[in-house]
Amino acid sequence: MDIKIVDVAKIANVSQATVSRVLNNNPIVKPKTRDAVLKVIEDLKYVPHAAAKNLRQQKTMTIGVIVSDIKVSYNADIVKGIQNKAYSQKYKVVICDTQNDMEIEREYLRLLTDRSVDCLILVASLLPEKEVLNVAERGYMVGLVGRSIDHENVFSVHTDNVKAAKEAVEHLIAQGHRDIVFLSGYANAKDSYDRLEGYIKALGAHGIPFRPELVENGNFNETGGYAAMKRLKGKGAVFTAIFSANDEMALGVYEYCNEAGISIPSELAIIGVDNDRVSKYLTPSLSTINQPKNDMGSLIADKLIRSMNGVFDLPRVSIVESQLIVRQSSEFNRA
Amino acid sequence: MDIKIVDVAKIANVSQATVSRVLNNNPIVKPKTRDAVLKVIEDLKYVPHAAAKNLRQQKTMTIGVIVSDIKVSYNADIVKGIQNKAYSQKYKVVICDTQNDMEIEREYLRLLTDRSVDCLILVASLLPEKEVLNVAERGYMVGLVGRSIDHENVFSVHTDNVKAAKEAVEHLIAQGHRDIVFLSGYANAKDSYDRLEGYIKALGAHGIPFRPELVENGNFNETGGYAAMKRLKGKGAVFTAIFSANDEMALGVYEYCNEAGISIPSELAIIGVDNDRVSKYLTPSLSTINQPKNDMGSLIADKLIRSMNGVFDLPRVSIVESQLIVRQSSEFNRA
DNA sequence: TTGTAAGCGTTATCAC
DNA sequence: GTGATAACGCTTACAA
Repeated sequence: MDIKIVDVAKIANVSQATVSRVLNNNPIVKPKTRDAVLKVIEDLKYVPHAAAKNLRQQKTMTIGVIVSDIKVSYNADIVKGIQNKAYSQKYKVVICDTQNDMEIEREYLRLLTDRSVDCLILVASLLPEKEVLNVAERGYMVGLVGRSIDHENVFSVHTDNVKAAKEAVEHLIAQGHRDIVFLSGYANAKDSYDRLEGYIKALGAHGIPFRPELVENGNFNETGGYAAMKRLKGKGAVFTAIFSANDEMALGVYEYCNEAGISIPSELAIIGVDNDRVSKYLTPSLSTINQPKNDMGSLIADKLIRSMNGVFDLPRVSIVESQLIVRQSSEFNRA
Repeated sequence: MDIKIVDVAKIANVSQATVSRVLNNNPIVKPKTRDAVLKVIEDLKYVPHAAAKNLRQQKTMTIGVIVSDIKVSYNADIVKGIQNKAYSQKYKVVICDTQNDMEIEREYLRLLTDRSVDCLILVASLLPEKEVLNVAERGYMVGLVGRSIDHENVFSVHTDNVKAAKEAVEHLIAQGHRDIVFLSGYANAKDSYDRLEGYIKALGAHGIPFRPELVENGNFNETGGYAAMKRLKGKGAVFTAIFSANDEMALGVYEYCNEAGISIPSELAIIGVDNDRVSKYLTPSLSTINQPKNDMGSLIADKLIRSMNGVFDLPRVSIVESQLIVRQSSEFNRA
């Protein structure tokens, strides 16, 4: 510790400049001096001081990631994708977990915009568009996963939620279902809203009238799914299938059915979204919609890195393909 | 962007020093000037430059966390505990996911020891003791979760794996089992080894001879558990229960049993370790040993932060209590 | 109570 | 090819 470039320079009998050149692989330095310097660096276990370097170069080679909940496997996969790409390009990653609290998200955003990161990625962000734009306006490149905002400094990647939802609901319809519940997430979540749209489109395409009483909110979490189920039954709703806007809520439905003695899929079919890690381990295994999470993470990181390095013709928005995974929970043909 | 302390100073008609004092809540500055400066800071949306501050103060208020796999819910919970404590103390957290690759772990360790973090936490580290000591020797405070090393700069937190394993195996014995398999993790993992010791102790305490042929390695992962099961059956081993050194391997056992038509728990009882998120959703639900993961994370972060702030009488090693969770997979009394 | 100026450890621009 | 030195933006003695 505490050994710096000047120490190396002295011992190696060269100037600081030369040591710096060696450190940065500047080909101009003579192989012989280079080796000598490297030897001293090795001996002294010298490591350049990050802050000094950052200050001088006005960059940190760090990407800040703000994520709603790293425990949700969907988010974890995206973060992994980001990390893989980042590390392969010599970038570090700072992760902030907001625990689904918008106030905390706001605080982290403030914390990270002190130039301690070169750019930002928001995964499943809850922040109002205005605040995100604010950051972009201040000069930060921002990456968005799962939503999109139009600004020259903002990139985004998401799937076509309308299309995916439509496909899922049509799968249920193909199994003979006509009374299908839609379990929605947060009211202000764009993806939940899009999935609702897909649901409605699927019904329409098959001449099934949309019945608002079959839409319930489950807040994207397990207890919310359970409660929604309870409300549905409480008001005497009749239905044979559920399209849940994510897998978490489906867990609550499973629990309810377990307690109420409702058999899945013979009495109630269900399909979720996200392909959460647990879904394939459930009994019956849960049908779901998979998104290429890793690719999405690595794609957004790649765009940001490229754009920071002067590439300017990148598309602002990327829409990737999701994929329906049919498992046991929706495999029961009523026809 | 690009607005700095001198700009604020000029507009507020004070010196840089005064602005700095305001920023750092130095009570010596007169309330009136303070307010004036704050106003300008607000107007200009000035944010101090992290690297400059870090360089000057020789610290970054950042904790580096190196974790074997953030997707494993055990690790994610620990990281959450670290983050909560860290953020409450104004520290940031950098997370590096090594994907269980020792080479990558080594690389991240190198990457983080450029003073871009103030201290380091290794979660489920695979690195040889020597390399960890190396870092501690260079002056870094190191926190270890799940293992421990003796050095004045190293703190650690883990559970008493021997005791917990013994308790789990005794639970199986109490259900009437005598032919109990032990599924081990990596050969060099201290916790796996300790769990083996607890297993042996439990057998001994109940007069059951230890039979090496009932110990199989499953490498701490799902496919390893499946393969181990296959090997056991292949060599004609007879057993009625399994103690798996983690829940992941138990998943592989479930899969094998499912294919082979072996009923859990009536034909084969099983108990794991970690209380992975999926374990309670399995059918039958998996008995396991829970560790206070959040607390462990926050405890280790707390120790490091305290010790960096000059507290010196902290215990180097903390052992926390784990807890047996009996679920369906081990609830079948053979007696 | 406020201002002046040195210094944190690099890198980059000049000379040589 | 190499060396001297200014500059990055902040904090903190020390002066005033």
